[in-house]
Amino acid sequence: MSVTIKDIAQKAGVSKATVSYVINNKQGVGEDTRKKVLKIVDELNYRPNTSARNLAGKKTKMLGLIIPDITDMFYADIISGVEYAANDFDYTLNLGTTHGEAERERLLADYFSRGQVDGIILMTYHLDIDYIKQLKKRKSPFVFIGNPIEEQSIYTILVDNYEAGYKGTEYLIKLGHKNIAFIEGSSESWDAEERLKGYKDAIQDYSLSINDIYIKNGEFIKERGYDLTIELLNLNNPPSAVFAANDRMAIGACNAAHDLGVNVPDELSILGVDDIEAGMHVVPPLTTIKQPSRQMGKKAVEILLQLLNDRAPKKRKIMLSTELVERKTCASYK
Amino acid sequence: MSVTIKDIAQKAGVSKATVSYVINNKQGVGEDTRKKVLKIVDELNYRPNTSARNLAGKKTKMLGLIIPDITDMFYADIISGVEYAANDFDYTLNLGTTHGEAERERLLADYFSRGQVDGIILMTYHLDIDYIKQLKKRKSPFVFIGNPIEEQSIYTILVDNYEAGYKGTEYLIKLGHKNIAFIEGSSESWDAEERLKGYKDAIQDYSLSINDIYIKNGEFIKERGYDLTIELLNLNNPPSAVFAANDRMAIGACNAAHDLGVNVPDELSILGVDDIEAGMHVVPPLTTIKQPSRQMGKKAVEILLQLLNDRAPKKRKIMLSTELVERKTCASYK
DNA sequence: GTGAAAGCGCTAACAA
DNA sequence: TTGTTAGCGCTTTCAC
Repeated sequence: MSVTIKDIAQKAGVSKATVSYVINNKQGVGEDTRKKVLKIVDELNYRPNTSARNLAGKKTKMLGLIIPDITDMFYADIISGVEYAANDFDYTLNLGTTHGEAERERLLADYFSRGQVDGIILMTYHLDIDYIKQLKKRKSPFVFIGNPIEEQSIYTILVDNYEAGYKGTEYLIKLGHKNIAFIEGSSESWDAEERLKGYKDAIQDYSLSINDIYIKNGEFIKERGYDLTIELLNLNNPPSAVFAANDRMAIGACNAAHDLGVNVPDELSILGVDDIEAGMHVVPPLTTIKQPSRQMGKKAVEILLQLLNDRAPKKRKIMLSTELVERKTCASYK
Repeated sequence: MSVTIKDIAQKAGVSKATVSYVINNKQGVGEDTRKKVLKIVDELNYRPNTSARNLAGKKTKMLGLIIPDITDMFYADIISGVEYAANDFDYTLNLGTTHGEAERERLLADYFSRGQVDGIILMTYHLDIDYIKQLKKRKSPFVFIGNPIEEQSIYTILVDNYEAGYKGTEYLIKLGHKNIAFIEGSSESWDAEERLKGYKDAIQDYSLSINDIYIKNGEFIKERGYDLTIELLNLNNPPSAVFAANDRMAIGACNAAHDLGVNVPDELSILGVDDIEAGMHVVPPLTTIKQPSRQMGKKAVEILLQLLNDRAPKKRKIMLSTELVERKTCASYK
């Protein structure tokens, strides 16, 4: 049996309450008593039991995080952001991965919301609005990341994907490109749709014309990026720039150009989105639009803690900006 | 206030104990009672409070994981392995990252070992033997990953880095190479040292001679891999193969060869270790030796659970093998 | 400034 | 088969 608060109290000749006050840094304890208690605590190497603390104090100092996959750098960065921020406020992380399975999303949400953690951050894709409304009735506050949920009362951290699409296209336009192809992700994904919208709006705002032949769906897959770029390059009037909605497809595009003997960036500019590590190692290194992943995690924690302290911000949909990372795959149109 | 076991008991007209038996699937409860209780549980949407459960049951159904950095794929894979395995046994993960800081390693180990979790998996580099011995006295069992600790009684999961070094070198030798350079990691790291030993032994076992000029220290950094390969290639008698102790250095080596106009793999074979994602995207894709990262995580969980059930295996140092992933950067010597 | 005591919600002997 | 009861270790009112 390990050392408990009772042992400390006895040995120090004080009550459990007093020990509790001391170890929780509450004021109103005499300096002498405090020192004495602290000394015994140290001697006996006492550590308060977390469960007992949680039960009595009705809090766990843990945040639950529901996320699809740790192994994907994008998510890993988010986790990292969450972890750092949580640590700053003395919270620890309880992690659950879903692998995109609806069942696991619910299981974990249920689990966390039974008081397992003080607050929950969710990156889920299958929880429906009814379930979410029901979640609201339980006591743990929660924040979504990347869920463009309509429901007014729900907090959610979003990336400004529209801006990303717009910004990237604008960058290419300013480089002098007129025929800019866009390889979108999956048309079912909100992110992908927004990026496409941004692309289209930029094209129009700069008085270029949208050419449907230049818009392809690559489903976020590298091989599709490759194949589609081959198609694009074999057009009678091939584009001088390809904007791919993620880095993997962009890398596929680079490979395609390489295999066709098309020089990147002199003959073809390529722009990706995400900033995965591989983009730095590829030759030439990939110019891309970086998602604010760590910041998303951080922001989610901040909101959650505000919620826990009844200081919830009024604004419930938080949009974060992306950032252009210039490397070597984009050049001026000649 | 949320629904408690008491509410269920009252509404169902049974005792708390009975409810407890039902929700914990213990046998010895009448079928009718069980059904009645389950019905009420469902109606009231009751979820047992985890803290109370932990406190009374003296277990948390959580495993603590102390790891340097989620953002590094190698660790991410380990976490993933741990997570999967833990899930299989209905355990959840409490994650703490250290960023290699000694202080955080202790903080987290202290935290977890106060009964916060049932068992701990540690990837630490600074906890000394005295501290670890002290840890043993607390109640939570623990397992190390990747810590070649001497102390006999400690469980630790190790990668057979010696074998990795040997196997890679042997592979190159069998391809006909005689002048094989080795870019080692940091000489302070056990992993790196073992790989180097494996390299040397293979060279000797195949009656080739060790040439110190071919052995360089690249500190696991890509740029160093690049620079050293340039040096190597400028030798009067350049090697026909470079074995780098990690993929980042190997990619650096590829870039160096490329910049010097040396064709990979025809004029220079390059072999890495790790199997990071970037290796697949690089042109030509990198041949490498894959660490069994997910398996390490899995194994650690298995041992921990055995420890929790007093079925600890006698063997305390578990060695896992690496695997050669053949891609396109190695070819026969011509 | 300090202590007594009442829980927090649950599990697990032990009784019935 | 079910209920009674005594904790688990801590926090927190409320008195002193």
